[in-house]
Amino acid sequence: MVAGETVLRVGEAPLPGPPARAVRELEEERPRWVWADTRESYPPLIEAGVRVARCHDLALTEGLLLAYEGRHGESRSARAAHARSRGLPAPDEQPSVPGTLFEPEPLPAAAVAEVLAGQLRRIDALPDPGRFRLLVAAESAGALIAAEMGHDGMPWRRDAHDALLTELLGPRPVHGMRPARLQALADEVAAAFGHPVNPDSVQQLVKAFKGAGVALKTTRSWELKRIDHPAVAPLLAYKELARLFSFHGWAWADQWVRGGRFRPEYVVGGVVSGRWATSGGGALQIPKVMRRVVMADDGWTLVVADAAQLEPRVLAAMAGDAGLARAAGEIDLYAALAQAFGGERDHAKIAMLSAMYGGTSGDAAKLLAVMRQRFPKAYQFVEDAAKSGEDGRLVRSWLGRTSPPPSGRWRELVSGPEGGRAARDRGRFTRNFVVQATAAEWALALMAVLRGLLPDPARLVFFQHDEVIVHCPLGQAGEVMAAVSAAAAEASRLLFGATPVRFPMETVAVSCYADAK
DNA sequence: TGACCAAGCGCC
DNA sequence: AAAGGGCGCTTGGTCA
Repeated sequence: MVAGETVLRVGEAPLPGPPARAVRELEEERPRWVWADTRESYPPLIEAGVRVARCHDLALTEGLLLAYEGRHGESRSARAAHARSRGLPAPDEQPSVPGTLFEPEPLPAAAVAEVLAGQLRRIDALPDPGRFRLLVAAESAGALIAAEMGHDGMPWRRDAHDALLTELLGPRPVHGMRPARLQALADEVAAAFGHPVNPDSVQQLVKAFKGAGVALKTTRSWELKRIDHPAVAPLLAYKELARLFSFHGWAWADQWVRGGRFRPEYVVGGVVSGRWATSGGGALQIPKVMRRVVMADDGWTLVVADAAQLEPRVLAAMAGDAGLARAAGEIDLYAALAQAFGGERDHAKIAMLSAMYGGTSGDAAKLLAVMRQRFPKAYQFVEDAAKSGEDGRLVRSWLGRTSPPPSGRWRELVSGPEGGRAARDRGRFTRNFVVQATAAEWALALMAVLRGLLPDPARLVFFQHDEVIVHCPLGQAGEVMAAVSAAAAEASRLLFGATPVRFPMETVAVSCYADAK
């Protein structure tokens, strides 16, 4: 990894100063660029028409290393200090870590080289440096992809979006007003109670239902559905549409859609498990009904690819459970498991999900007993992760991403009268962490490989945990679909080497995202 | 007035 | 579809 490193003098010149021409020339040697923060250094290059193949993101790597060393909070506080120094909002007010990466002034090349050397030394000292290097490479590739997707954007038809909103809500209202359909539903709710009630106010709703002789603890929709009262039906319809209006309505589009593209801000490693988050635009929570406004450009297509049953396959590969791995060699893993569960595919699915998530309800206990007997290594793998969490220890993903340590508050709680509850909660978290974090690593590796295989001008335009969308000319659809398949195979090889577990992708080329499912 | 929390629900 | 873990985002409501 050290060979062929190229250290860029980060941020030496004021923006738009990164020497795009120099980067373009050096890129022919395919170096691994080293910089403090991809989010600062890469967008100006993209803007200048330059894309790089590989990088080492010092900030992301530092976060991974600190977490591994049990200093999870310090990367957050260091990031906060860094953010403040740039005049950005700081996520928390932890005391900052002096020295190292996040100086308010740009790092000179010598400092970049020094920080890099220190990180590489720390990685070399790990029990499995090869895996951690893969994690660092994948995380850094993710940073490149996130910046590029933020620039390229996902096709988003504003005319179709407006038509959909108008169909569901009525025409766009003037600022501060409810759309006609929402107002009509609010009026129906009020009429059902016989007096005005703000359907957005939990307090008012609980009070109104109480006045009507209905005792409610919450106004969650599943609880409302069990109630027989004329206000329920319009209220449920109101809640659903109000959410569309305020979360993904016209104002949202004004802010996030420009030039026919939706450009969210992805946050690589924004979730402790390594999943991505967004810091705006809500890209990871777009309602399914909105998928019909995501349409390929004329003459282009959307290749939508989804990893099928990713998490149980990851568990099978990690645990080295021969029986589960054999089932995970099939396209429908749960169907392959059904035989072990009395021929019931659904029972197999509940057993697997309960094992990975710590479920206890319904038939879970009985089905888990079957799993323990038939797939002992897979069962033990997640049980061990749960036990580690309950004991306050750290757990790690396959490549070494590490869970945060328990808080001081948790340690107090766990030795108190309600300690069992706190311990079990953390056990569920760590049980899920090892699977979810490794699934996130696999997905990251898939994207990194896929990015390198895509023919120009095909572009990755969307990523959501285990699903990617590529926007490409119609004539490239076949090549892109083959690239997805090859990338999945390569991601599996990179993480797990020779394994009987398969990681099939469900891939389709469509002109509209809504047609993908 | 702004900061902050809780509720609720969208996605995986 | 359920079950669970993980998030982001908006609103109403409280408090300084």
